[in-house]
Amino acid sequence: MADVRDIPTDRDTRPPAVDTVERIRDAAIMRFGRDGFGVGLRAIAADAGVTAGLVVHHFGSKDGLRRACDDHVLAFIRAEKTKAATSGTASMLLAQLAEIDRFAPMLRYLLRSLQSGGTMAAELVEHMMADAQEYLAAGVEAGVFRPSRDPEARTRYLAYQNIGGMLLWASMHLDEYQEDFAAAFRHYLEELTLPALELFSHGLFVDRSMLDNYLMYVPDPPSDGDAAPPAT
Amino acid sequence: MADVRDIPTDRDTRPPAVDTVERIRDAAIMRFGRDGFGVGLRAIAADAGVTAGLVVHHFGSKDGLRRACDDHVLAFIRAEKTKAATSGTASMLLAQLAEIDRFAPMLRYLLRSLQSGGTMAAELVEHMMADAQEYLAAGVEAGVFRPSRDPEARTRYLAYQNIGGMLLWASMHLDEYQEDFAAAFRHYLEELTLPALELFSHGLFVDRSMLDNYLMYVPDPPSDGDAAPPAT
DNA sequence: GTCTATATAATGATAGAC
DNA sequence: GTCTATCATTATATAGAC
Repeated sequence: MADVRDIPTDRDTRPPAVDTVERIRDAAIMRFGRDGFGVGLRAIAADAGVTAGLVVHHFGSKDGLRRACDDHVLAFIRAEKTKAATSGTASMLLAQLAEIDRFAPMLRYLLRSLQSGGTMAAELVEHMMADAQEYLAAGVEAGVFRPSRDPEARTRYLAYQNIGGMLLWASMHLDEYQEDFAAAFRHYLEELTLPALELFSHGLFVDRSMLDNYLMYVPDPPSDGDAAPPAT
Repeated sequence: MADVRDIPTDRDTRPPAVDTVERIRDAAIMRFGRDGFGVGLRAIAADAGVTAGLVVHHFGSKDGLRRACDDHVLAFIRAEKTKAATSGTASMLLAQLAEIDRFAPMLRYLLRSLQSGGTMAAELVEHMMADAQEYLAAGVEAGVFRPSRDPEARTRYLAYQNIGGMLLWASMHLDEYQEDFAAAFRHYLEELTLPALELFSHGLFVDRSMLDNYLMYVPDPPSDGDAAPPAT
């Protein structure tokens, strides 16, 4: 007898009885994100309602499946980022996406992938870095961000700290929020917004003696003056 | 015939033909750190010059072995930290330790463990957090750090960003420096010291309108005024 | 304490029927 | 396209000889 999933009907407004390949891929994204990349093909196959053999048949190997997941999530993130006109922090975009329950599996997968540091992670971070560079440069131009002696280094620093901090927080606290991904992100942002704004507004040091001291011991930095006026 | 390793001699100034249990544990720390926790018991056993069965015999299970490694590395880090009178950033301590080649395996293991987010990771981060809290409070008292409206939140923010940033950097770049762990850390610190000092000295924003705007929308913060004088 | 041999389970992947 | 059946490998863990 034919499986009911294979019969598209007019009432089916959901992703119209998605193709089996996509169903497997989505199941893999969910499993990988929830249980890590050590999970077996059989578990993924069962979630998708198929057998392990079929997974290999379609994706060649477990690694092929993983690549397919990477590609899909990466494409998704990029698409969503272009949609979100409000250029902001990477964390802000992710928090925004986390509000949509349907996206949670992909965000879980994304975090898991960043943790594992594969090819996708590198590509994604590099991509975020380029965006941040542009974002910061525009802010400097507009007079809201201070100039830096080494803008590229600053971008890298901020990006690594920002993404890494979120990642570490997630890897330690995400289990507490079993399914409510959005709540986790909200909590994360609520907790850290004040100190972030303080640091970004005042810095941490009372004076700039540490910086001046450092500048005396390093050769001439790439470019840019330090003509920014002191904060009021 | 007796294994030469079992015969301690006067010429043996190395860790004196270490006990088998310790040898297995050290091999595990190295393997886990280099290849991740998915590595098999056989590989570890081979490195230690024993069989897989003996590993289980001594540690009960793979998880028991992992716990033993956790305990040993954690104890090591704590001991070294108390030795290092110069209280500084967590990254600074690690960079300092990385200069000693003998410690590289344990640092690799540490990073791997933080990535995986187990119990040890949580305990270690919490520990670092408490230190940072003390460090920051002392700095505020001494007048070198600005006060914060929410010192605990600031500590958590800085700790997560700091550790997480280093972790992300490591997970993406560490492969490039195959064996030279110290060089990797040096490079990391060299690259990020300037932007860090800039941020800590000036902040990122030209003015504090973002902060003020935020403060208008949140209820009254925990404590502490904002009486810090402007930089310069 | 240490080894050999083995039990048992799960893995990724293949072959071939339908 | 999909499944069943199976292979070869590897995993952790156990049992018992020495």
